[in-house]
Formats: sequence, structure tokens, C-alpha cells
Amino acid sequence: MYTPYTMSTRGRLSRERILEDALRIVDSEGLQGLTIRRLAQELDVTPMAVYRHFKNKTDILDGLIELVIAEGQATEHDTEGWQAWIEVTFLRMRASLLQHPGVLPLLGSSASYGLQSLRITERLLGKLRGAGLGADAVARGLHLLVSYTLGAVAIEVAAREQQQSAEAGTQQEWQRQLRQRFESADIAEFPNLVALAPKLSRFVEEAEFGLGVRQIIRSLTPEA
Amino acid sequence: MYTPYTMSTRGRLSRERILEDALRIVDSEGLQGLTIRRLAQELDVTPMAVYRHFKNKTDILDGLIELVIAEGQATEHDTEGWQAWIEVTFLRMRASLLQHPGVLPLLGSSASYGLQSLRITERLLGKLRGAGLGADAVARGLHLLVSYTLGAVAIEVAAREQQQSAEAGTQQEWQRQLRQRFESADIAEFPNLVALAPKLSRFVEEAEFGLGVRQIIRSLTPEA
DNA sequence: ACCTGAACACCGTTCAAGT
DNA sequence: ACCTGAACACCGTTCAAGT
Repeated sequence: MYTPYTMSTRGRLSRERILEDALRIVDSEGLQGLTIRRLAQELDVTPMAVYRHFKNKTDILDGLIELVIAEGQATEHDTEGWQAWIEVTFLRMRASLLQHPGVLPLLGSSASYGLQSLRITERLLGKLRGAGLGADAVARGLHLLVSYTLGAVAIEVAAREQQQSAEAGTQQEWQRQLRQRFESADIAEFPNLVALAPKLSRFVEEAEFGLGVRQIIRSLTPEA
Repeated sequence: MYTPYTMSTRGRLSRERILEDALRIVDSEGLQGLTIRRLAQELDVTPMAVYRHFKNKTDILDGLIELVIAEGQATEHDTEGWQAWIEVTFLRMRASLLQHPGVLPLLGSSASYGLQSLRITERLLGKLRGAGLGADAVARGLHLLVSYTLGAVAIEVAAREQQQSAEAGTQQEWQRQLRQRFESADIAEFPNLVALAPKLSRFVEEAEFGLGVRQIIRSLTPEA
């Protein structure tokens, strides 16, 4: 029997395909653009079809985080030297999160204990222990690096959004607007912010993030 | 003319009173519990009355962040010594965010350029410059400390939620469940995670957070 | 100036039914 | 087994009206 509908180019539904479409929607329209109904429309299907593969919307959101983390392949490289390896790994982590800024708010909620996250953590712990660090230094080192990366990306995304909504195309224009805001404030006095604004606004660049990671790595090994 | 309704014990509407009620709802029911309709009900008012004071829901959410930051009074202390002062400031920041975990997802979105945030930043910059650090060290130091704090709190909140939803009352019970999950995983091999689990799960405590902050502070001053 | 009421265009999710 | 259709109890927000 020939059934043209089930043979359509879009193929059949699956967790994978649903998550891919969901991520595309989040990338182009933000997290709030992702609704079950909108997603179903993208999949050429009724909203309820999605519930055959995910138990609810939270389930989809948890899957999205895992997808982004897996896609990033943060630990899939063989950089020489454990310190350089760690640095590259976190640079990749940052890059993959920045590619999907919409999922960031999800990290602060409840997931990140998925299989993909655990795998990356396992590999990082292995590298740090292999470098000869003690158990305490390893644990604190991981915590410092992961926390710094999550926070830095969150700040970077927020800064980019501000910059966009302020219609400040260039960095110079954005700095000019920031300075203006500082100076016209109620208290009218943010001398340090004004003086350091150029340095502070540099932290939306990969190079500066890398310096931060390196500084943390350096602080893990008592020089001797 | 006596008009009992406007003299009610709840008083009149204002931005302040709306934000206070909104924060109470977020604290007790989470961010998704905060709806305009629910908020209006709490205020004994029609949903539309809220729109007289806030242009939309985003406006309310931005206000919430500022309220939490202001309430925290992170810089309102006079601890002796710049390093101790910085440490206390970030410990306070962590504490106030943990008191209102519901607002955390908002930090990763778009605000944090409000007046309260800028004031805290200004004071931190002043302290760091006063300690004799160069402009680059000050900028990177602030970035490291703020990023670390945001990330660490996000992880801490996620961990607490996981712990709660797993109905793991005690730390021991939680560790037992985690270990079980590692060992029953598909790949079945997370040796480092299993070995270090006790150390890793300690990072939901103030003392460990403080150690992280101190390590960053130490890395700012080239020992000499 | 400040609040109300009714309406519009959406949500996530349940349930019973189709093939 | 997998998908549909209709319905339920909600959303944020606009608009015109009341006092």
C-alpha cells in the first residue's frame, strides 16, 4: 500500500528531530518563541504528537541543554599539555553556549546533571588528577572553572543583548552610550566606572575570557 | 467624603508595593508562579491596574533583579583590609541571591545594568584600585569575581533543586543517589566522578565558596 | 489620575477517539 | 503504536469605559 503522507520528506517524528527543530526555533526567536504549538507547526504535526516523545515541555528543555552540550564537543580534542587542554576545553564550552544563547537561562534552573554533562565532568576530573593535583585542588579547580565559564557567558550574552537593543552597532558607540548613562545618573558619580569602561567592555571577547581561564589554571598549581 | 475602599489596610498601589508582592510570589512559588493575574489577585486589584505602574511583565522582572540586589546590601559593611572586604562583599552577594533563587534565571537574560548593580560595581572598582592594582588587573579581577559568583550560585541552586526533587533529605542520601546514577549509566564508567563525589558535593556550602573567592583574590596580586 | 470589564490572541495539557 | 480533534483552564496585553 502506498501512503504518501508517512513517506513525506520530513520523515517520521523522533526525539532527535523534535529537539533539532526546537533548538532552531530557540536560536532564531529566543526561548520564549518556543511553544509546543509553534514547534508542532514546524514539524508539520499536531501539538499532541510531541507528547508521544516528551512527557512535557520541561522534558524538552532538559533535552535542549544536553543537545547543546553534546554538539559543543568541548572535550573532543587532543591538545598537548594539561593546562592548554583545559583552556581549549573551556574555550569550546564558551563557544558552544554563545552559539545558542537562548538556552542559557535553562542552565540556572535544574538540568546539567544529564549524561553529556557528566561525561565532560569525568574527562575534566581525569585531566586534573593526571596533572598531579590533590583531590581538594581538583574539586575546587573544577568548580572555579565551570562557575567562571557559566557566569562569564551569562554576562557576555546579557551585554550583547543590551548592546543590540541599544542599537549600538559598534563597540565605540556602545561605550559612548554607557559613559553617558553613568554621567547622567542620579548620583552623577561613577568615576571608576567611567575611567575603566574601555577595559570592562572588552570582556565580550574570546581572548579576555581565555586570560581569565589561564589565571584560574595558574592559581591551581602552587608555584614551586 | 469617606471612601472606605481607598482607605483599605492594603493601601494604594505603587511600584514598590507591587515589586514586594511579586518577589514574595517568586520566593514561594517560583518564577513561573508569577503571573500578572496572580500578582493582581495578591494586590486585591484588577490585572490592568498593574499596567499603570509597569509597562509590561519584563519591566516587572527587571525591577525584581534590582530589588534583590539592593536588598542584599553587599557593599554596606566596613570590613578591614581590602581582601577581606572583597570576600565579605561576594559572600553577601551569594547569600542574597540564594535567598531569592527564583530570580536567578533573570540574571542570564538582559538586566544587571540597573542603577543598583552599577553602584556595587563602582564600589568594587574603587576598592581594587585602592589596593594598588593596575587597570588591567582590576578589570580582570572584577570580571573573574562576578562571573565566578554568578556561576557558582547558579550551580548551587540547580544542585539544591535536584537534591529536593530527588527527595534526598540529607547530604549522605543525595551522594548515595548520585553514585548510583554514575554506576548504572550507559557507559557504566565514571571512576573519577565516583572517587571525588564527596568533595564535589561540598560546593553547596558557604565555606567552600569563600575559598574559591579567596583563591581568585590571591591570584590578582603577583606575590612579591 | 487611577482603576475596571470585557475581549483577543495566545498558552500547556488532558481525554477520548481515530487508523 | 502513533497521531488527531476538541476542550479546559489558564496566559499577557489592548481598548474603551468608568469615577
